[in-house]
Amino acid sequence: MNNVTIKDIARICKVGVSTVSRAINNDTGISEETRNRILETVKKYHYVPNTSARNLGAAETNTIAVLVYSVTNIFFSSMYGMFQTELEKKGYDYILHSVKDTQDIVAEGIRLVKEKRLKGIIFLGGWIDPTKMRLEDIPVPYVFCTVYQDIELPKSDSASVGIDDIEEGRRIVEYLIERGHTRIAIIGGVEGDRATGAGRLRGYREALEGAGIPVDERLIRHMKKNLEEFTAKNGYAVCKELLETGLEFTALFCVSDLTAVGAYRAIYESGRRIPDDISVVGFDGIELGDYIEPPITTMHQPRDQMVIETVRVLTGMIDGTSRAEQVVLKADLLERASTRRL
Amino acid sequence: MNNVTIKDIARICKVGVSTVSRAINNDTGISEETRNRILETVKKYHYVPNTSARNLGAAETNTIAVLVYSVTNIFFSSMYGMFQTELEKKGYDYILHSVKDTQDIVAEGIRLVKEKRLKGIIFLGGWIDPTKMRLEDIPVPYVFCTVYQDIELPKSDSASVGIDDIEEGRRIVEYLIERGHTRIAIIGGVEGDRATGAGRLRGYREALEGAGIPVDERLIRHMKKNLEEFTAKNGYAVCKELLETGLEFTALFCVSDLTAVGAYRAIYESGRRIPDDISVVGFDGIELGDYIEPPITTMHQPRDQMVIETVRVLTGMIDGTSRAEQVVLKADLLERASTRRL
DNA sequence: CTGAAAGCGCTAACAA
DNA sequence: TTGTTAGCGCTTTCAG
Repeated sequence: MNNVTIKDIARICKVGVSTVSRAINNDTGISEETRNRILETVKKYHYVPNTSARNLGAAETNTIAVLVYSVTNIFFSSMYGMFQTELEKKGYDYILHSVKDTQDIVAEGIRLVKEKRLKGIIFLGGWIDPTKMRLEDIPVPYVFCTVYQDIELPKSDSASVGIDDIEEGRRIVEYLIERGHTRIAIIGGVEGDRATGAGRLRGYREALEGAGIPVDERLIRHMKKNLEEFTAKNGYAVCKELLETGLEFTALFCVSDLTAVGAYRAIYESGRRIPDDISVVGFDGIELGDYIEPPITTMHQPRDQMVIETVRVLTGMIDGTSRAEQVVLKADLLERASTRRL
Repeated sequence: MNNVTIKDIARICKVGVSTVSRAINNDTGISEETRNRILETVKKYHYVPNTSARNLGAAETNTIAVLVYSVTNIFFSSMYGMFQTELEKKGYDYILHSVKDTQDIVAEGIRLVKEKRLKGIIFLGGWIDPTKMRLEDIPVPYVFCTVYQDIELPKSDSASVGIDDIEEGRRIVEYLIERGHTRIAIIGGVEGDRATGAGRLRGYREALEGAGIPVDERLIRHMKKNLEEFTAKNGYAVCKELLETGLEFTALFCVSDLTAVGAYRAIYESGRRIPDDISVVGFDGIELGDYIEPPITTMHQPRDQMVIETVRVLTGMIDGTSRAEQVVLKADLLERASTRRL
């Protein structure tokens, strides 16, 4: 394959390379006629500009990267397509880059910026410790999307889009309380976690305290560290343990829907029924939740809107038309069949 | 951020740029001492080589792209992490690129090769028509992973890794037949589909014919074209229609597990029970299948091994140590609780 | 073992 | 409206 370059096109059209460059970049200052002639030749010879050269030549690229902690997580992966669509709609190149749990996602972002000359970064998922991570060293605009920022820490003024995990966690537990439940168990994130799961757990505590119900620490369970977080497998293992303790409870709050799917199984295996014996609520609102038996009552995160907002905020910052915003979206309580009134 | 470049490092270390280049690339022909000195400076100044420049300077890059049709599909997304791990293990850069249904995935691949100077391509999912798509124009080694090649068409000699959809589809239907089922319905891919779903459907026909059971065309249903393929939503809609026809059947074969999840719901809503009234089998073997109620009997595709084989074949071709292979892996029949003996 | 210098393909002044 | 040319940061001969 002898790659066609801009020079070849220039030679063929008998023009200078810069003219070709103008033509393919939709630049001004070029006659319609020349442009069309060049564009035709481009098509005819299947010419595709080389991105590397472009990035090198230009002072900056047009690339935005989405850095995600767990590529595999169904909640995030359902957002990739939308990010691509939204970003391309605004004329940006898009890179999806996954970061391992062991890596510092911010450091990785900084590295990528240098490596690929990114114009902006979207951090998807995970947890940020603004005191440890060198946020101020990120040399381009960035937005945290569904990233939990520890409320115990000084709040960074970084741009972010997401829901209020505490608030929404509280709401769904209040929903259970309103239906007469007082013995409510929870499967939260891994122990010591200060991320998303922690926020929802905090909401759980607040709801109970607000209703004057004593918090029974034994009903607070954490996902296993040796299993992937937020998976059905993890939810199953934790719920099984919980059931085996023999502790009484009438409702269970799983901080993610997939976790709840695992909990369902453990509950069934123990011979109990949902919602007759135990009411279960989830969190996230993944499509699947409507199909399991029984369909699960959950807090639905407005994923589409999150993507749109994230892209809007980021591109605004890149264009300089807006400053870092903190967008907090509302989640929707989806009432389905996994809970009952006591 | 004043980006540190190779020149800066060279100047600081009082060496030539090529020496720095050798140091960071682990090239031979450089003293240990100089290398260490340079590497330290690199670390100290947070120097990160610019990929674009690297790609331009070098005759070729070290990048392999994974092109996937439906980024969102849970079956594929569960493989991303593994691809990244395997590819990085062998020293390759990794790009995940999603292709819209409307795009010609092969054409997109060719474009990417020119644009990013790829060293190889992995096509993940979808369907290839070797007569229409310009496979021979792909200028780098490539492997089809879980890509179905229409058996009605002249077989391309492209490298591929996957299971035999016909064979495995046949096996799981034979499993049902062995258990006394003769009225077996199927939810296949969309109508006119010649991809994965078509292969499994073919296996279904073969199994019935092999057992001398007449094929009742009314029991063959196709996923809706207006809904995303292989989703619970689609499976639900199709199964619901099927049940409403009033046709008798004792078993149902869903060509993907997620589809089966939707079918479960439709079956429950109709007041029937699984497997008492209807036995259900799925396909793919996603983790979730073990957690739904009842756990689904399914054909498990060896995803991990597929990834490993795909990377092995591709890198072999790139190194020139091996030629295009067609690797056909066996699926595992996972017997669970969604079927019963008649 | 090391350095100088010529590109890689493109963009973006600067001239014409 | 166009062409010329100097880089962008790196790799890679080719000499030393």
